[in-house]
Amino acid sequence: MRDRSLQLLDWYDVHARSMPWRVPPAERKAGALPDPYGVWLSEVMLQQTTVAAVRDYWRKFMGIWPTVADLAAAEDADVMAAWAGLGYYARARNLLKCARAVVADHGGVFPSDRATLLTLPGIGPYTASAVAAIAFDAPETVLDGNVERVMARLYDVHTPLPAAKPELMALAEALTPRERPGDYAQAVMDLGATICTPKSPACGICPWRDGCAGRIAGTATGLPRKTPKKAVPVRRGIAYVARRADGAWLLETRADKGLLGGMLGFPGSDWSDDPQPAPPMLADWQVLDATARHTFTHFHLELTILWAVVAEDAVPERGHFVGHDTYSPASLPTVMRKVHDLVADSLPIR
DNA sequence: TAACCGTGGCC
DNA sequence: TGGCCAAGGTT
Repeated sequence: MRDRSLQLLDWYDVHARSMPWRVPPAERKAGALPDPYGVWLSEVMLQQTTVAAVRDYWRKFMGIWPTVADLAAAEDADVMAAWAGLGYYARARNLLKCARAVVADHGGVFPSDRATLLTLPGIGPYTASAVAAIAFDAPETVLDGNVERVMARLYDVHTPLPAAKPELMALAEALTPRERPGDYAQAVMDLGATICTPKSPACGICPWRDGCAGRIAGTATGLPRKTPKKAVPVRRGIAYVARRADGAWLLETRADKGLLGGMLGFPGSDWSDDPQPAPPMLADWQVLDATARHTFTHFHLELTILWAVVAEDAVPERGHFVGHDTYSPASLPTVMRKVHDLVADSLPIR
């Protein structure tokens, strides 16, 4: 078993992917470790999110808030705006909570042990192990989607996810070496991301091909098995886009919890089978001849757009006007940016 | 425990 | 083109 993990480390020494938050294996072997703050930030951003999508966001955040103390001192709205487009916005809210907890409860120094990391907001079983292993070289085992797939194939596990998680975790733990656990964690995930991929695994060039039970049995490509998901329903809603005569846009900060929590958006109705109109102010609302469509994790949304131009002294019942000079569609979640894009060209105001 | 929670790329 | 998928956490 030990030999098998060392084989993977040899492979990683040659094939490690380069990432801005990562310290290459040659430097880690010489004793260098990455900044725990940067590792934690990358791991939170990478939750259910591709490396390609994270790269630029990570650089942006590290540029604006280079230390955990800087992030802890940031304005909530600035962090939410910077996170806009990356999705799963509870991560951004928990990111701030976590940064402030590290400053308030841990002297601004990231804890190095898994158990303490687990007590922090937004850090669950995977992220706690990942930060401990990658930032501190602690002998922890990471179990993410990559590792689940690699283990299911390596040991030909047919139990469907998520029921198979404890079994896959036990297999992954048994394989974790005492030497270079941080590199090993990154190596298994790199293997899953580049060789042992979901659809067409490149078994021919896999460092673990010889002992892979799934490859030998011919079952690898179909693993891991997963319990079927249920179909996603369609919900509908109404979005109201009000422009003031001076060009200002009517926006609303959404409630802190739930879908798009804490994000900026256009006021609107509920999203349901039968949405009830809920205009944010009295105005001559016009129906836009275009529907905004967007798919969330668990439902499709079709948004009818109503727009209006209102006087400069108009006072909304909900939301607040944002001046044309400070308004930035990039700071909106994607569904709201779609609404913006559809309506922007049609309005009689620039 | 299972539902909730985004987005963009891929085939 | 639409379902699948990605370095999951919270409730």
